[in-house]
Amino acid sequence: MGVKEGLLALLIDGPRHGYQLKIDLEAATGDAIRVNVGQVYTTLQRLERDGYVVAGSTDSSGRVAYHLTEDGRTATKDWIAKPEDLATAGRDEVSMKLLIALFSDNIDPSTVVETQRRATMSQLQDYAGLRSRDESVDLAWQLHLDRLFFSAEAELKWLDRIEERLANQGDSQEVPKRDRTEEEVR
Amino acid sequence: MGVKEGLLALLIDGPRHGYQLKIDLEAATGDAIRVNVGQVYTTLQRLERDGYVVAGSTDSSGRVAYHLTEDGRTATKDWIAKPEDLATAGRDEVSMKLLIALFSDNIDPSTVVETQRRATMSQLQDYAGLRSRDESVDLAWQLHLDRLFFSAEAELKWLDRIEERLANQGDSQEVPKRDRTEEEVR
DNA sequence: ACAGCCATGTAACTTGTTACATGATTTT
DNA sequence: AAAATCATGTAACAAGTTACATGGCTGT
Repeated sequence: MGVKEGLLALLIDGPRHGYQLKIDLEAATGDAIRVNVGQVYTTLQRLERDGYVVAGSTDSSGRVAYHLTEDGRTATKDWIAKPEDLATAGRDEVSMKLLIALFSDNIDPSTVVETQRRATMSQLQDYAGLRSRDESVDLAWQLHLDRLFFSAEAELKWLDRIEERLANQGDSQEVPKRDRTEEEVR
Repeated sequence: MGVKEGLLALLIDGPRHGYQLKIDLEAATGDAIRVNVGQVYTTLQRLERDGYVVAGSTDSSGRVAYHLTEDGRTATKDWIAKPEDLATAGRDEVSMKLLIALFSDNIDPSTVVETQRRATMSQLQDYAGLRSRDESVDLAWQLHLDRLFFSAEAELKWLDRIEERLANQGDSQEVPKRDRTEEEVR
């Protein structure tokens, strides 16, 4: 996803070896992001090739600490300072599936909407349950849950909107719109 | 992204050649998804290799129509019928950046939140403007805008929540820090 | 002794993506 | 005639991912 950037960002706190980076990345994201260790090493090699990190010498226990170069430090700070563009987020599987369903003559969009709605509703309730239960749990995990919760909420709103637009197109009958709020699920 | 699935889904409506698939994919998504034509051809080759499509014979004007195999049709219907899991959506650049900022000793999360909030706010307003202006525009584009709008809204809610949580824990307790010794890093 | 974690790495593969080359047909 | 669009394809690389191989260290 952005393993490259993630590793660079972690290295701002100081040099670390590959395995530690994996541990830290998972700790930082409350286990929300799991990476295969192998990927960390290949990514580090690529970062070294590109001049963002350099490997220190191997220590007594065979560990190799990587640290940022000046280029790497600059690039990382730039990455952190630059806000992410949301527009790329519109390219997700759900949107694509729905939009193609609407375009197609052989796929029923309503069915897709309903299936997706049911799945997302169910996930939303799972997240809501976890959020209210695990109050004591670590911050990263809580925030990750919040993120998922709000995303699920937004997706449901969108699915509702699709049905509205479909209904307004299909016949002239007015459809009562529902406002799904946070309270409804809790 | 899901170009593979997108092409397969389009082919359910009947065989088409590569260039047409590119046109249709962009039409279906209201130009929200732009693909390099080259990618369509490589993807089609890979789909043929995997037995999901077969290339028909080249016609008089050099066009090659691809059509679904039985396997391809089955796989595509499965893809359409299967709801997408939201959990993978949590792996985005914004979340990663924020969570790492919170974990790090050298990145100020508040700054990241503020920067991102400003950018997302601005995008949200752009979307809102486009949504109210382009009433007559095609459905796919409207829905895409809706999607972006709701996503931006959700992201803002999340950023607010982060600040809340940061404020609530700011005075009471300090974040436990990893014990990284000099030798460990060499 | 042996199970399990620590730690590094390679091979092989997939998808996404761009740049480029080539030529036919259509529009201006 | 020139420009734009239609249409196909290749080369090359970036990034994600898994499976596998190897060996050291630690606790029971």
